[in-house]
Amino acid sequence: MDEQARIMQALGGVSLAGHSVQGGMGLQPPHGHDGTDDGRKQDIGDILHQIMTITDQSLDEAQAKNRKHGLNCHRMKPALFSVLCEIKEKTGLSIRGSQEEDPPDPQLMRLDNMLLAEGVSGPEKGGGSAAAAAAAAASGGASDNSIEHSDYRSKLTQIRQIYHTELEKYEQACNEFTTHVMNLLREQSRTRPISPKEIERMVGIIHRKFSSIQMQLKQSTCEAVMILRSRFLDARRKRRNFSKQATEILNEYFYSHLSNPYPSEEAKEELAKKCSITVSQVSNWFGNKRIRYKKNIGKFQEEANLYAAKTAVTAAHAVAAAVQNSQTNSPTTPNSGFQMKDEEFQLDSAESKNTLLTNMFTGSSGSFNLPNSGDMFLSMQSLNGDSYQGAQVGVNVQSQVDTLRHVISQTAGYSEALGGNTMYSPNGLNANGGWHDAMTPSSVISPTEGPGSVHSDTSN
DNA sequence: AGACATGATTATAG
DNA sequence: CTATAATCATGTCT
Repeated sequence: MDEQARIMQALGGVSLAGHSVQGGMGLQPPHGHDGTDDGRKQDIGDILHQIMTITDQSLDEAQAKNRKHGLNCHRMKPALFSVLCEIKEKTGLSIRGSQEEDPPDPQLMRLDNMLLAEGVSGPEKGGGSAAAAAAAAASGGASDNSIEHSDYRSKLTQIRQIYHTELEKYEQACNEFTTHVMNLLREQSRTRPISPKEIERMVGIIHRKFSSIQMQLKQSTCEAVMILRSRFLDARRKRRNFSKQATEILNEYFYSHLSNPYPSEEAKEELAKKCSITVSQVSNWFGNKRIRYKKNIGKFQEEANLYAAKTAVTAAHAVAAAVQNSQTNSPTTPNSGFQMKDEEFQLDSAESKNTLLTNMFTGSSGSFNLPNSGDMFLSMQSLNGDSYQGAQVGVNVQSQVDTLRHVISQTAGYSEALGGNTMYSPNGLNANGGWHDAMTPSSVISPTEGPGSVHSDTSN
């Protein structure tokens, strides 16, 4: 009982000094209490009173210092302190159950990662342009300096600025508060037992509180970025058609490499430069073109012819010369690779009656279903020019062999789509599929390929 | 307004 | 990674 009383008293004192007022006698004016007072009790009462007045007053007051000093020098102080220590030891459950290192919150990690990825929390990138570029690259590499782009950039910068200022503010506040609390605790440790561990723990609690606030900040920043990003993506989706010139260049390349329309990286770069679009746009374009061409070859016939002619005109002489050379030199032309391809196409086209060429073929019937393209090719050449001119190739083509070759390949390619059999038979597929499979450097290559050529890929 | 053209994105496969 | 195929969303033409 006696002990209990002492504890109560002690606790009351501590509470008053440190935090809230509690305990039975704490609030009572010491002097209102008389009766059974012995000297000790009065002393304690005095101390308590002093403590109370301290808590009631601002600590800044110079007076407070004196009082504290007085308190510390009080003759009862060491005794009280040791009692407090003792009690603390006995009741030492306060520190229990504090899992100091809670594992990093996965959600927080995610937020951090995202902020980092978006260039919000990472190192400041000069002017934000790098960040924007990174964002653009990440999202597909649209490097066009469109309005949306700069808009995105500025908004992102804005977000980043806000984020950083807020973060700094929080950090500062956290530090200030932490030091304040630590000072307070240290100060109090003179009056009551406070282990460094407790201080540490307190700091930990403070940090946790602040980090939860930070998390909110991060979360809202993430949201802002997400919104911005989605808006940007939407904007990006607002496509613009390429310029006519660009389309022309791309088409030219496509049709002049019809048998293997897979521009190398270098070629893509070159095309991109020529068209003032990005490499990925070039890739997109070719991807779309290939699939759409393959899907409906008929639709592209005209276009194909047109470009074939065009290319042919430009490359005609050189090609003609080359072809002639090769012919004269060796009957087994070096072009066989290409021939093979075309021939495959021819097979499909056999049914097509749409083009003059096909007619020609059909006329000569069996001649082209042979594997031996070389022959076919030769015969075609001889047939060439005249009969061909007025043909469906609406363009006034004066081209020679070349054009013919182009047209052959083209016709071959899409004829089946037009023909009676709308779909391209497996055969056709194979032929086209040949695109990819047949990638043989045979290079295929279409007609123009040889000499004229854009096919700078390998060479370059 | 509707159909078609076209650049971009997504899902999937090798 | 690249390629294809399907699909989306917009641009453009009628």
